[in-house]
Amino acid sequence: MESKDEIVKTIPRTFYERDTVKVARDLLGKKLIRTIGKQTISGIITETEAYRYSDDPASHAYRGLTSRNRAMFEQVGKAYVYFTYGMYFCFNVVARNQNFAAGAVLIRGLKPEKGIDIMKKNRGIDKIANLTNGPAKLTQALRITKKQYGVDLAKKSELFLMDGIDRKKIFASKRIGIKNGLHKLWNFKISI
DNA sequence: ATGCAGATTGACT
DNA sequence: GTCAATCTGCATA
Repeated sequence: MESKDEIVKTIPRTFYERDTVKVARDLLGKKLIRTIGKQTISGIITETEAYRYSDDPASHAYRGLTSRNRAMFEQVGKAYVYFTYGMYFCFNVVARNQNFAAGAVLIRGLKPEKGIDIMKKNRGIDKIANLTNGPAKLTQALRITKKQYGVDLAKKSELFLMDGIDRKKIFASKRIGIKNGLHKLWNFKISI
């Protein structure tokens, strides 16, 4: 029997084969793990946003398949990373049920757990509260770039997800930084 | 302390 | 042409 710390249980593929909105809610409290060589960086997911398909004008997949959003149409449980604002990356988890051809959950916030010193270095700042409290901040802290496009998060690798903590209250609100589809309350948060 | 303008780049319509 | 997140610096009260 391995020691308890060595047992890493990832989240099964079936978890991601459900309505994108449901997966977004259920991703709250899960752990995101990033391994770079011997180093491990991890955090608890505290904020997510669901982006669906042709019913969702704010989604990258709204107008169909392109080379950028390709991952949203491919296997669930993989990473969709895109470049934004000329200097940042955003990290999404592909998730959808049979009714949709595409869908992904944007991870907007984490609570830092392991590797906080590495995150500080990656971000060039010292204040823990500002390390991963934004979609482009967390990709910087975990060094997620286009290189991680399509990485399988359901398998233990350089980047994956596993079960985390019990969630208390979940707050639903409008999604941030978009112009269309604002009536949908598909932004989910927890406070830890 | 709070808040707002400016800068930055690539994908898509 | 439009649209995305974050940091910085400068103004305000």
